[in-house]
Amino acid sequence: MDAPPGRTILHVDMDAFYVSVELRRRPELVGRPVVVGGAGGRGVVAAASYEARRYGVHSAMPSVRARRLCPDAVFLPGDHDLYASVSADVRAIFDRWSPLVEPLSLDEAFIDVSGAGRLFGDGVTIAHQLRDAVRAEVGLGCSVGVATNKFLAKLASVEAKPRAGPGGVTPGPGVVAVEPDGELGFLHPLPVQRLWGVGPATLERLERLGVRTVGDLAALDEHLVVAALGRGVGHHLCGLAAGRDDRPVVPDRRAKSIGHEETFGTDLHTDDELHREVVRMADGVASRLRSAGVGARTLTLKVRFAGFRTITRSVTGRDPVDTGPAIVAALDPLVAAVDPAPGIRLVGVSGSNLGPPITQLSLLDAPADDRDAAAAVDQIRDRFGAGAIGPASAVSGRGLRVVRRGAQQWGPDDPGAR
DNA sequence: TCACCAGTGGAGGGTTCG
DNA sequence: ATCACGAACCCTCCACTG
Repeated sequence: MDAPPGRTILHVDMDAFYVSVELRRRPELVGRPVVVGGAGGRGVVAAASYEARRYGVHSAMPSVRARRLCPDAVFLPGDHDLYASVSADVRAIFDRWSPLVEPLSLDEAFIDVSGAGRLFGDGVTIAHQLRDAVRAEVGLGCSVGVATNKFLAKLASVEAKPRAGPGGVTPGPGVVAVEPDGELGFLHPLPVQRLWGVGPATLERLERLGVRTVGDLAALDEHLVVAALGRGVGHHLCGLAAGRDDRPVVPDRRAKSIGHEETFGTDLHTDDELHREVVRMADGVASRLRSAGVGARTLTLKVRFAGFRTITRSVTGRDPVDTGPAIVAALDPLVAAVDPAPGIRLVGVSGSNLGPPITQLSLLDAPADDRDAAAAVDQIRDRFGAGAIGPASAVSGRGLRVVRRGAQQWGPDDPGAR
């Protein structure tokens, strides 16, 4: 059998993306430790500049700790809309080299350039062109990994990144390629946690098998790994350890679920409070479903109790729904079965099993009034912002101010996260 | 009618990643 | 012993269908 013709995959990772976007409009902060997110008391760090990383600050760190590690850092609130729009600009640049662009998040993407060689040169050449274009046109730095598959390309881009140590910030090479004949030499010395899908739980199980490096894993019999980790994960990981990864680059991935969840500053204890929060989140989810032009057949209620025990309860209906009242109606029996007495610290609502929303048939489940009202709500939000209108039960006591927190990004009490 | 099998889809819990 | 939120995926169990 002939080996399949090799692919050329790029993984592009923007350098300290959120922070770098902020520095574009706050150039006076360049060179200083800057942290985005965690401006409130209980938030977490969304991004840290390399100067801040020198002090050990990193993303997902509670902002309290970040402040202790680096008291001089400038903390900025996040501006998700701005990052999304810059991300779209960057994406438009990628599109020039290949139609096969798969964004992983706002600041990362895979690009399959296997078919672009004729036009633009080999992977490393394209990687440099692309980096230069992003730098010149958007004013941001990025690091690029080049390899024959997604997984190796992603590992390579990490090697391409700038490094922040106690001594200072050293620029990275910017582009790192893993050559086909050097794949295992690159891969096998790495700690096994670097494999995609190895988190704390899986690491624990692998360590019990005596596995510490990717090479250790590659030396094991796949049956043994499958017995320890399950069929899907075991097979997947053994493939990766051998440098195999056939996953295609898929442009235009469609969301499979849309949801909101929120941890409260103080726990809920009554049915009333619980119901009110469910209504509020159902409304937010419905709004997003409509703007995505889909409805959800499956609705899931998530509740985390004070003791951290978390439950999910779901129902699947016949037709996809996309209005707040329809979601609340579906969830109602599930909500009624939850006892809030022990204290509830988090409530979440999400919709999955997405499909085209029912519009004509909706007369059965959602009165036409519902849909008219929902459309009006969408228009008001378009014009005046997400907080301009919400369900009456989410209105807080005096002053009729709508408390709509479903849109926050980086934790409770984070005023910057809108 | 029974036993078995494969496939599908729902439900609930868990893990991982960014 | 926790640290938020949003999403994808996985595993297991179970019911139904043919």
